[in-house]
Amino acid sequence: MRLATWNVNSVKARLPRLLDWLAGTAPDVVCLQETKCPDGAFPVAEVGELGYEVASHSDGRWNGVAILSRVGLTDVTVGFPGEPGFPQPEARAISATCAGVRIWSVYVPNGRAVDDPHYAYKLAWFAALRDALEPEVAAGRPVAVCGDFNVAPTDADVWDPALFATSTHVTPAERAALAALRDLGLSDVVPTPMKGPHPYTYWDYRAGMFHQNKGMRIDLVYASAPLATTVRAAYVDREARKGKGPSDHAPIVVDTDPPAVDTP
DNA sequence: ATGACATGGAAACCATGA
Repeated sequence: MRLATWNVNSVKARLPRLLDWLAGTAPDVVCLQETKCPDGAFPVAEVGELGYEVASHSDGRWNGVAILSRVGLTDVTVGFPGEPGFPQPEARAISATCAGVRIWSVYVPNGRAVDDPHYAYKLAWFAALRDALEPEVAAGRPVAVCGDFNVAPTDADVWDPALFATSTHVTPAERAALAALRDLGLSDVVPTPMKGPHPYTYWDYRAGMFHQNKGMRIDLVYASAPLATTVRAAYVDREARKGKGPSDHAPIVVDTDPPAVDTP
């Protein structure tokens, strides 16, 4: 199975690039974030022509997550039990079963600033996600939690840790939230950077940050043991961040061989 | 660097992003 995750920063604005990328990369399952796509406006027909089914969860103007699959897409769940809101739950999580793997596409709240209510929301959201994942992982299922986690796991995942010393994305509490997910039995599938030493997945649009490779690794793939043990390769597709009109995030592509499932 | 871009919806600016 070729599994990918990509914060596209508007599926509508990115559609030509998304379609080219799907055709060239040929992933079996794709988790998208920040689709920013109103309900009913997802380009289902366009990706359908490439053989993908779609499950999407929309918010209107902000957020938005989706799963594309060409290997089956069943048992779709939007959000999760106990999901916190701001104040109402937002379109930040969707899960489905694809070829026997439980796939999650998540867009973790940004947090904005450490003293902002949005930061407490972020931590609460992480805690509720952990509780929702616990039974699936404990049951020994192949699970992949993919998306924009809005946390850099280590200082090596930030181009200049000193600049972020008082910011979100690097605080001990946010990193502890990631650790709590790993403690369930999820492994961080660290991708190959393809260029430079750091597998960054996000570069600010401004000030030539991508050109200077001043980025962050905040998009992650967390895999349960039955899946993680079969990972053959993973990479950051930084080519997709180049050129005119890119997202500010690059996709992560993971090649894995999940356990075979009995087909009914 | 309290900036820089980019997006969508509303309105010819603003909230949001990280």
